[in-house]
Amino acid sequence: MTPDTRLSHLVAVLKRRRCRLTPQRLAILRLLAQSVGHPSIEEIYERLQGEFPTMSIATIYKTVTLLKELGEVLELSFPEEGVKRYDGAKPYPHPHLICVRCRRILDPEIGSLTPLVETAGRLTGFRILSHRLDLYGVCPECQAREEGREWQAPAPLQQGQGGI
Amino acid sequence: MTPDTRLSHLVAVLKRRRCRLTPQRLAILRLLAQSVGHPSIEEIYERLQGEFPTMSIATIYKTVTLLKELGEVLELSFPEEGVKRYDGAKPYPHPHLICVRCRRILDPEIGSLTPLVETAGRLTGFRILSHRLDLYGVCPECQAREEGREWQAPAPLQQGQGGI
DNA sequence: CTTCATGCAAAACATTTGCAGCTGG
DNA sequence: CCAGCTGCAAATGTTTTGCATGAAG
Repeated sequence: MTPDTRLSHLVAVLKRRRCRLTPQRLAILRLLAQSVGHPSIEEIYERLQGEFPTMSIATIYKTVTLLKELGEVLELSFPEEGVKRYDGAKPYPHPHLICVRCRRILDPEIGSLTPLVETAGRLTGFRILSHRLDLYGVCPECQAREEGREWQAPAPLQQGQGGI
Repeated sequence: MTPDTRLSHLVAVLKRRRCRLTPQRLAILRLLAQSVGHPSIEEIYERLQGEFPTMSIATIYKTVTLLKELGEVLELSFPEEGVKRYDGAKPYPHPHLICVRCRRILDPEIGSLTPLVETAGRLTGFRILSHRLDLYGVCPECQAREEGREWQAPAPLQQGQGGI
């Protein structure tokens, strides 16, 4: 699903709920529909400063909370940095890969967790509703950078984002 | 590993580091060595009010932070309740099963995540260091309670903790 | 026009920090 | 003794809330 399609969907959802589409809201939706880097409230605020210099951070909190309640945004808390990050592109549970050095967040294409989750449900009698899997590590770029310090001649940076 | 063994280990770790074993600290260690229900700071504070009515909550924060830095306590943030919970019994990454109704936390005995984690590492080039898997659902007891509301005659509560 | 969103400021909240005094070893 | 811990209070940083103004529909 492209960011544009996703944006249209978010707009449609708000319209159906008879929520107002103010310019501020639309801009927030646009950022969340892409969710590049899984932005925090603060980051959304900063990225929109140019377009809306007077916008209050409370407005962003309120819009994000609204979308969260509608199930259209995934909230990811990162206590290490004391912030919550948001994914409006894929609002359903999916694994995240977090670089502990540069704090980049990737969506790795690993197999479904469904079998694992079903097993856990059977064993414990729980009715499983949701899940969260975070993998913490060092991304290829940061690994190269660290090796560079020790060895002086680092391996060339890999292209792309390290995904396949 | 029994709670007593775990407590001895924690005491030994602090001694090795030449940290002082005050009565307050020992009491905190005792609670964390069991970590029944994965207590929050506030819960540790309340449970120790009887024994140490004048103890400051800052003392608990400081001791828990110390143990966290020594790798002897696992910190689990739960933004939904706005608290962090602690596991001093199993300070290494392991899956958690959280009841969204009664907030109980269990350690399900599901298979290792290692293959999954290794796959993700290979596919993305990340050096994986750690992970966190939380499964959210409704525990057997809360399921029975909910059915009871609709049907009037609930199935008998299951014994044990729902685990196997 | 009416309702709802905005923006500001104050409040709420968990957590951290500074520091004087106490105490474990 | 005296380094390091305790307890209190103040500070911090994020998130929430109340309310008057303003704009969407």
